Amino acid sequence: MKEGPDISRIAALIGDPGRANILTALMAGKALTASELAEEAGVSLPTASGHLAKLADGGLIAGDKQGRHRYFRLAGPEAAQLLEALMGFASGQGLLRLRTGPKDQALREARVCYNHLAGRRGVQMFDFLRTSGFVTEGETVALTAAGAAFVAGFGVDLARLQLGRGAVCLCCLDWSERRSHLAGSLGRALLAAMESKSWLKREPAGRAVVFNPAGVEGFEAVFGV
Amino acid sequence: MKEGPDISRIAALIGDPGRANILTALMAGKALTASELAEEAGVSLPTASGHLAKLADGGLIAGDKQGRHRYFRLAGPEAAQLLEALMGFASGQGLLRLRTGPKDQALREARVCYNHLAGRRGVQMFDFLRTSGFVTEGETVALTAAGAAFVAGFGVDLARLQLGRGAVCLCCLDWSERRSHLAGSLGRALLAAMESKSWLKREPAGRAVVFNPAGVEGFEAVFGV
DNA sequence: CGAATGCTTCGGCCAAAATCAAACCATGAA
DNA sequence: TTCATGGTTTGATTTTGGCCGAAGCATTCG
Repeated sequence: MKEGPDISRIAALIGDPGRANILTALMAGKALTASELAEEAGVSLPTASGHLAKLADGGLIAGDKQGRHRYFRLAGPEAAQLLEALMGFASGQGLLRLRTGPKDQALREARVCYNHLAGRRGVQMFDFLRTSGFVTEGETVALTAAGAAFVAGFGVDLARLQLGRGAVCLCCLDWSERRSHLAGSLGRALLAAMESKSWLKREPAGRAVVFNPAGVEGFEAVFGV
Repeated sequence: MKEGPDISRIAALIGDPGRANILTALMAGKALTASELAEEAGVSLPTASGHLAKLADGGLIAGDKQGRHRYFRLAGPEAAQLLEALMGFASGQGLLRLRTGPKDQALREARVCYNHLAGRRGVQMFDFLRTSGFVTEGETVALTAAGAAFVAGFGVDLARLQLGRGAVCLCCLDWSERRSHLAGSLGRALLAAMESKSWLKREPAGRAVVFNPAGVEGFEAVFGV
């Protein structure tokens, strides 16, 4: 009895609605201040502050103090992956939030997941990279030589990514599509490239991403079948 | 705000130590009675009964009534995968159970994960299947023709598996190795085949699996580099 | 230097939920 | 049938933990 890692602590951490809201908000990848997160979670500032301390203590989020603000973000890709896994299970159980509106549809189409592209578009892009032989197919994802050339042509400074601390390529299970999409610093860079091409814009609040007509055209031209 | 699936409910479900213990016990794949689970969770029978009802309601476990017993098991591979994901994160945070003894070592070496082989041995087997071209390398795992012949030679009745309801091949992220191993009905069948070859035996209580000398030899001969 | 803003800490309040004893069903055995 | 066993339900108790107001730091601005 009582074998393996103790899962109840982190699960309990995520199990509070307020904290879950905070985490979901942080999935957008942007760093948010304590006040913003309090608003997001629908809770008073002191309460949110307590939650944030607990989440940080549990290794789910991290906070950087800057001036008189404190910016919180997810602790890392592992935390994001765990949250997506939970969302996947919950959505499989039909435990969607009540009153799923058009916003939910937009999320399934394209959204940001810890700063990389997720949803139908994200999976489509990952599929394209795989079938084109731009990333390896195996257990560990990696760029091929052809893939390096491709992303360079797309406007990604690969050498810079490889200097960074985190992994360049990671798989992340998509909760709405139930397939993987590309995470890691390359995933972030590709999303950034699309933003600088003005293909899409992020919803000011939330994770949704909307492609404009030119963006759809460009995306299909590059990543379409 | 408040987008995506509501993760707090299932997380809260797993977040209670008693329920977490129950789930961890069920990861061994065996169906257990309510009394056994109460014992395992260190809680009285009525309490456990309440927990079990909640877990079943949340879609994490399922129970079959047989005579005057009621046997509980994990609801399915998705639930098992979610729990392994949580364990992976927890173990990364150093949130192992206090007092990790030799038992923990045994778990990392080989254990059962919802009835298929996990731990170092499980990952080794999966790696072998992949590098030998017996399963496809892509997003969705599947047996190749050569793979079908291989597992048939190992004593697996493949046609029978394909009749079953669940998927034949699934990836499952291993919390100790941080790599995938093979789940699905084929994973179960392979473990069963090894048991019938008397390569290993399950610890009577818990998830650990121990290979005997002949088992190690046979395993290395088949799945070794 | 105040004054204002952002956040954390402290205190007490309250509701949700875990817990178990005891009573209650249902099944199987004598 | 009567007894025994496994499980659930009920009810009362207790604990946990979220919650906010008020006060306390820290930083920045006027």
